[in-house]
Formats: sequence, structure tokens, C-alpha cells
Amino acid sequence: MSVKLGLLALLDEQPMYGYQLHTTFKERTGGTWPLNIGQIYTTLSRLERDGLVDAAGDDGDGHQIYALTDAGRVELQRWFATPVARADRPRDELAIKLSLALSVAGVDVREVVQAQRTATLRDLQDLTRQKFHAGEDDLAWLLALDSLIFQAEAEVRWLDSCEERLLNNQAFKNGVRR
Amino acid sequence: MSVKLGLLALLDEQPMYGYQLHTTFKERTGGTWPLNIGQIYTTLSRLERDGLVDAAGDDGDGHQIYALTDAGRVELQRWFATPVARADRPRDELAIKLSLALSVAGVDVREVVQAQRTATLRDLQDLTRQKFHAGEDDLAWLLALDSLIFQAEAEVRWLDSCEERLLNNQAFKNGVRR
DNA sequence: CGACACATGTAACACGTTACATGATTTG
DNA sequence: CAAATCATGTAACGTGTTACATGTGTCG
Repeated sequence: MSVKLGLLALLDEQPMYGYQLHTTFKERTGGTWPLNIGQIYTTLSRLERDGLVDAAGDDGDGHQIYALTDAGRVELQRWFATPVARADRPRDELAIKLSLALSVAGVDVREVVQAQRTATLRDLQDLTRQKFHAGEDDLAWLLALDSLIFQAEAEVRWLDSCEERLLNNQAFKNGVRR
Repeated sequence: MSVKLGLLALLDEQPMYGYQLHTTFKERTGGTWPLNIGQIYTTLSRLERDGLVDAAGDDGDGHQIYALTDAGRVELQRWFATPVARADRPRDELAIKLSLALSVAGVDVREVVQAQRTATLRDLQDLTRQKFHAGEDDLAWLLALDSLIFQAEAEVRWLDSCEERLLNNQAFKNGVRR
């Protein structure tokens, strides 16, 4: 969904051809969510099939220019008008993984937590470094970066709370007073 | 991916048939990430095709029991041994949406931010209530709930930081000293 | 010339999702 | 009996992803 709507958003600023969409999308999101060039074209044809964009001839250089249709504009407005619901986010692999790890024989949950924590902390350092080196001008990219940072921080906090919970639980199992 | 691995994790505890997998998965994740029953069967056949599970005849009640194969067990161990990388998480729709909203004509980014903030706060209240009513016994479900809570909190914080950034930006554009 | 960026596209596949068909068993 | 729950499956579709084929233009 994000790719479709993302392309619509870019086309709203200005009609463009596929390759341009690719570079622009990469710029805007700081390359955080890489998008295979092939997918641009597949998505464009699907958007055209659904009447959201229009293959509006070429620009004199032989480039296939796409433009928003009215339906596309409506769709885009609806996207911005509707908050992203928790329900339509993809399943959180990490949460599922830890929840299920609890009852799988031969897997030490605390090891899993620790390994993840280390990896996430490394990510966090990397993101902070990127933020430091980022210019203040690219607002879109800064927002995206911040989003990743806030999420990584939350993940570390969550992992810590998991560990605490696991300790309590272990204590409980061993009959120690909580 | 999470569905496939999730089913493997459940089957590691004990061989089961499709319907059982459905209920168990729902229990463990507290119904947070609903899983259509149909998908269980589709996924099971794909897992069988890939040699990760084995249709091990039926229990005396005519239920098609599936069990992990050795390959399946290896796959599962690998899952738990490898931290979830930032790169293989799905694109963050909200981050993309805000980043792109910045340059779409006729969309007030701050309105989008506010609408999302309201929705997320409501989610947060709901989640907190659920946590309050949850028993202390179901560790898996508590972890999953916490994960959602931490994420929602991070989202609110991020939205606030976005607003601040937007204000500064506006001030900057108006020539006011930052 | 060779390498590289620009540019477009398609085929095939993986995964998730829904809608639908089908039937057995239980229970108010 | 009717409704609900248990139980299995399939067809079709949407979206994302990769690999590949193909060609142009540019620059060292």
C-alpha cells in the first residue's frame, strides 16, 4: 500500500516518468526503505489499471510521463485524511518471535532478548551518526530518520522490560517471593 | 515470514492440526494480530512443499496432524538465533506518509500529525486498559501488549517532535530567528 | 573502447488475505 | 430444529520483490 500511495503523492507534485519516481522516492525517504526500480513500473501499471494514474504521453525525450487522475487525487486525499490504524500495520515479527520463544524447547528467551538488544543498540548508534551528518535542510529525511530512532529506542526499552519480566517470572517459578 | 515461522514455533512444542494452530496462535498473541484460518492451511501446504513440516497422518479423530521436520527445526533455530534486522522490516507507512506530505499541495502536514496523534492516543488508552484487565499469568500476551504500548508511546513522541520541527521550519521560512 | 548512469519493461515468485464451499458435531 | 462451533480446504487476488532482458547516452 505504501508504495502505491507514495507514488501517487510524488505524482501529485508533478507528473513524472518511472525513473524519476525512483530517484525522488529514494531522496525523500533518505534511502531508508529502498525501492527496487522494477517495482516502480509494476506498480505504475497497476495504478493505471485501477484508474489512479494516467499515461499522459511522453515529454519530448521519449519518457513515458504519468500523471494523477481525479480518482488518484481523491485516493491521495483520503490517505492523508485517515490516520494509520494499528490494525492495518503488518504483524510485528519481533513481538511474535519473543512471545512464541517462551514455550519453545531449547531456546533461551533471554539470549534472544540480549542478541536483539545488542543489534538494536548498534542500529541506534548508526542512526544517531547519520542524523549527526545529515543536513538540516532535508526535512523529510530528518523526519524519517527520527522515526527510526524513536522506534529503535522504544524497542530497547521494551526488550529491557521483557528481561525484567522474565527475571520476575523465573523468580516466581523458583518460589522466591516477588 | 512471521506466519510461517510462527507456525513452526507452535509445531515445535507439539504436533497439531490446522484448527488447533489457529486457536493457539490467537491465544499466544492475544488476538493482536488476527490470522485468518484459511491462511493457516495455505501456509501449511507451502511449509510442506518446502519440507519444513510433515503431514504425519491423523490422530484417531481424522484430524490432519502436522509435525516439524529436521529442516523445520533448523529453520526455527536460525530464526531465534538471528536478531530481526531493521532492513527486513516492512516500510513504515506513517513515516513515509508524513515525509511525503511535506510537499503535497493542499495537504496541511500539521493536520495530519494532529489527526494521527489523536488516533494513537486513543489506541494507547485502549491498550493500557487491556493491560490493566489482563491476568498476570499470560506472559506471552503481556509481552505482546507491552510491545504495542511502547510503540504507540514512541509514535506519540515522534509526532510531537515532528510538530516542533514543523514549527521551527515555519518560523524559519517567516524569517524569525531560531 | 569500456564502464557507468539513464531508462523501460516483463516474468516469476513469495507472502498475505479474503471469499467461498463443504461438512461434522454440539447445544440451546 | 436451528444456530454455533469445529474443521478442512481452494481459488483468486493484491502487493512486494527479484532477476533478467534490453537499449541509449555519456565520459574517462
